[in-house]
Amino acid sequence: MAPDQDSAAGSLYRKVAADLREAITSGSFGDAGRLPAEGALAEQYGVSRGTVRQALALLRADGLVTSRRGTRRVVLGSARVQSFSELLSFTHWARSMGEEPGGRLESMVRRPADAAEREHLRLEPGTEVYAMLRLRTLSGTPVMVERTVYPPRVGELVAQLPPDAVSHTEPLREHGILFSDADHTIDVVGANADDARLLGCRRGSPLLREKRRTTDPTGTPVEWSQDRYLPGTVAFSIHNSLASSALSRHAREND
Amino acid sequence: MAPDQDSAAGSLYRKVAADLREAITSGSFGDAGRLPAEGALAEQYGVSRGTVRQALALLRADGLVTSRRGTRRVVLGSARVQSFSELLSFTHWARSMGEEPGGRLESMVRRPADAAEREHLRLEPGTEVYAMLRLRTLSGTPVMVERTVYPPRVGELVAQLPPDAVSHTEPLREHGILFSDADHTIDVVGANADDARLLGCRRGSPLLREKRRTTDPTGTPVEWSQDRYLPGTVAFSIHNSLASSALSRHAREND
DNA sequence: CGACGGAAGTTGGCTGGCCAACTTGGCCGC
DNA sequence: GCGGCCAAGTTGGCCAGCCAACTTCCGTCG
Repeated sequence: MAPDQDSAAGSLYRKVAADLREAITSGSFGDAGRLPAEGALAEQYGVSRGTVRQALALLRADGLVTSRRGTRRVVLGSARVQSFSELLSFTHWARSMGEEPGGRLESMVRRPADAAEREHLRLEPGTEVYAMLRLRTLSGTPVMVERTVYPPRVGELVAQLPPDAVSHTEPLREHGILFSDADHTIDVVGANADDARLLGCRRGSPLLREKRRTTDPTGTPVEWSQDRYLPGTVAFSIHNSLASSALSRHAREND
Repeated sequence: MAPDQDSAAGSLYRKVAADLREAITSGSFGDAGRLPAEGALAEQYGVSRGTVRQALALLRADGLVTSRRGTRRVVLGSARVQSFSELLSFTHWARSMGEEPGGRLESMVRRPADAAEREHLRLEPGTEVYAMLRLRTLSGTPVMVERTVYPPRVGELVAQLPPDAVSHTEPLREHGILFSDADHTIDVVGANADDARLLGCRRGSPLLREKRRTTDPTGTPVEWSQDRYLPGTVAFSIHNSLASSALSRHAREND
């Protein structure tokens, strides 16, 4: 597989960003070293300074470099996984770690949406949804219980997939369902009877919960999911900075 | 207090962004409505299209609007708290929710840094650090145990603060210690004896843990902290998109 | 020897312009 | 009536240039 599928695709500034990312990760500028000036990079890559700045904005958002007026940029950390697709797709994430992802479909039913689901998926009263319950494994060991609710248009496609399909997002993409934006909420919850049975833990034992709503490029919700992870298997990591940030901490709301 | 302290400060594109954010939140464009074209906004605000694009990039990163070539931007959600300072400062966050933040200093000691601390704070072997243990409350009720390790330069200042000081980040800012970038890792951990005693829960009961390393604009670490929250008091929420993102999920590493 | 000041270097911000890629809607032909 | 084609509208991307704000460093002066 091409490793640059996402990173160096298409635009010039992405190519420059991918190249700089590589250079930083391989330590070309030292650990806390300074990057060349924007002008120098522009000349080096044969692009305008604006393009270099677009590339550097990507690296800054990923927390690879600092940026402040008056000084060269400084290398902050190195190597961050490409995040969006890995956050959306358990399969993609697992493979990027060299693990073998698996999934066992527990149930898939079509039923009327409740109030909360209508709210999250922005559906009219009376609309039906497809509710899925799935156990996800990493190289054979159970790590997560996934409860996903799909609107009709998406659910119909998912329901037709073979029950042992590992990835759902990949086939969906081929049917024109695009995942573009997602909101995630992370907290702790106790295992209920189903969780305990599937994950092999005790009822009430703590699980890391991720609630997620995904929309397509037009803003239409395509997925509303609740994933519950066994502690010790995963953690979530975020970088934020004064310049840009995509994270917020907030009081718990009602489910 | 000026509510636009961060949002509309200084640059033109931030003012435009703040204005658009306000318009979106107040529903001027409808719930899933479409924004005016970039050109129209540029004319309306009397700025160039590039400046409008900078403003819209902020909104896109916050998940307020989509953006895709060929169509007008679409309103996604509305109203997201300003995230960076609220994520760094418990005090700031609490106040933005209308709660009264409190803190009780349990201990503050100066001691040699262990290997992990030297790694996180990028210190030379033999350097001493200031280790703090603090119970944080929201309107009187305990919600979080904070364990923070400071490098000497910062710790000396913190140690001089009165023990009942609610906010530490604000006085630090006045002494020239600037918080600029932070890496966060979120997972679940069981309460140890200290946690249980301070938070009033049982030993081993699940806590939401946030590990955080903060650096100043030069990339020098200024803080390494482990916060443990009682479940049900907080959750972390993140937005990410294909266009830009600051989040990644990864396998748990050793502490 | 230390403090102050200024010059050079660097990033932030903004403008104006151009073309390409893509979406949408309407028109036209079948 | 239906489907396909085309044009207008819109965002993505790139360039060249200019000035302001800020940092750093060095030389000078006390």
